[in-house]
Amino acid sequence: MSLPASPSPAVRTLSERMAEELRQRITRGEFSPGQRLSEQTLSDSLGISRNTLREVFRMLTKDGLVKHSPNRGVFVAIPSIASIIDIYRVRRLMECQALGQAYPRHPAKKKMRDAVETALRCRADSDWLGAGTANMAFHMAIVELADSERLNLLFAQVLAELRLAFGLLQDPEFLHAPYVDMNINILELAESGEFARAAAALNDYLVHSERIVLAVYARHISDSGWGI
Amino acid sequence: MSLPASPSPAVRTLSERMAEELRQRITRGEFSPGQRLSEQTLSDSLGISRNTLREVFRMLTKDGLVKHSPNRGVFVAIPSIASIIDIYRVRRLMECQALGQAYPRHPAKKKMRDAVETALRCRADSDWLGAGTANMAFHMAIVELADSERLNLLFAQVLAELRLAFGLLQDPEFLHAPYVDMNINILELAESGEFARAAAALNDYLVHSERIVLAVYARHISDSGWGI
DNA sequence: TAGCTATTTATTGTTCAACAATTACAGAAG
DNA sequence: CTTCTGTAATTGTTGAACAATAAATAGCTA
Repeated sequence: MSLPASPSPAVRTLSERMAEELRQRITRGEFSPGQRLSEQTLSDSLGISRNTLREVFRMLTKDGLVKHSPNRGVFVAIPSIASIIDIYRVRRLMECQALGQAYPRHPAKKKMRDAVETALRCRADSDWLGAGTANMAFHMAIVELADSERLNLLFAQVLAELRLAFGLLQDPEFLHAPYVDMNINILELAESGEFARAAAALNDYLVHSERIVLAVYARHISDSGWGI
Repeated sequence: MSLPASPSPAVRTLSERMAEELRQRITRGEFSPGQRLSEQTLSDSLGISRNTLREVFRMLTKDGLVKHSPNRGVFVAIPSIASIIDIYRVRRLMECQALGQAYPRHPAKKKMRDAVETALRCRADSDWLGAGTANMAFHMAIVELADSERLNLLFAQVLAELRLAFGLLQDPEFLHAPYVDMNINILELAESGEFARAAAALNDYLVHSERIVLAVYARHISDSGWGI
């Protein structure tokens, strides 16, 4: 659904830029989950007005990165166990389906390859943050195989939420290192046209990853603060 | 005294209520697609301030019901051929997968049954608008089989967009009548536990429906106004 | 007339200040 | 310790203002 015809992302309004700014800072973990984002404080700190900030809040709320509680304010979302399970359910559904029904010469494959190479480089440098980012890019590329703009958008949202959860977890090496090789395996299967087996491998990946994340998560939150 | 109800859907802010109001009016077709929604005019007409309306716009933009063009305003989305194709792609992926992997005694099945019964009643009364609504409910229920809050949300968005497209199409009988029976068939297969066959039938349904919608659509827009 | 440029006009983007409504907080009373 | 109550702080919402941008108009030139 588009207007006359101009996909003009060239011009960007202040609120949109600020939304992007906050989006990044939240997924980077610069705010602790559950933390209240005061309109007064944040607008001052960002150098924008309260009204503009409220517009930003409405966008981020739809992204699932913050939660709006009427008359109480907006809070950085707390990824719960339930939401992680939910997210992985969505991932299995979207990713496996997209990969399983892909057609051989799809351009997104190049993105998958690039992401894997980046991940390898990051691993060699022990740059686990970069490895995590590359991993995200890899799975985003998988979804792009389905050739659906909306699906891409929806999946990007889900990934941003998951990233928020990852931000809470220490030990990024333990969290990302094992998956570089699994991604390589998936990629090779896909490149040789065995999409069904690739999808199966991807499913294994997701089941495995979910289990690890939940385990680390359960331990982590039982230790520090905000229960559940 | 009762505990503070968990996520308060009880209290709703003015902007949220107005967003819901506009959402309905748009999907009802009270605004023509591509129409500009003037801040001045609309805020006066709704009896709210411009700032509040702008917050509403930001929410609706994320829903895909309106499109925001910086410095030019927000416009009611124009469902293009491409977007319809895209939407059906998402539907096939989500719905078929959800139905295919459902477990037998899922509560959402009751919703499916209710929706079918409502559709039958509407068809008997030649209430094709109601039949369309019931049809949407049926497919929403299918997605709920996957037990994912996020998936439900995402799918609801997509359905709202599709509804916007339907609003443009005349002849709702032609558009909805044939599908009541197909839904019955899908439901029966699901109730007898043959999820794989049900999913296949659902896929046929979607392919068929997409074809019809696109055909009607292509003819309709080539006639009246706003090309593409 | 057609086409281009400059100017005017309308609309959106953003800010500010204010007030109402609601919630959170702290202290007093039981 | 609990409950109530009043106060302070925060959000919800408004109106007006001005800057920035796009649309519409008028004027000029060929």
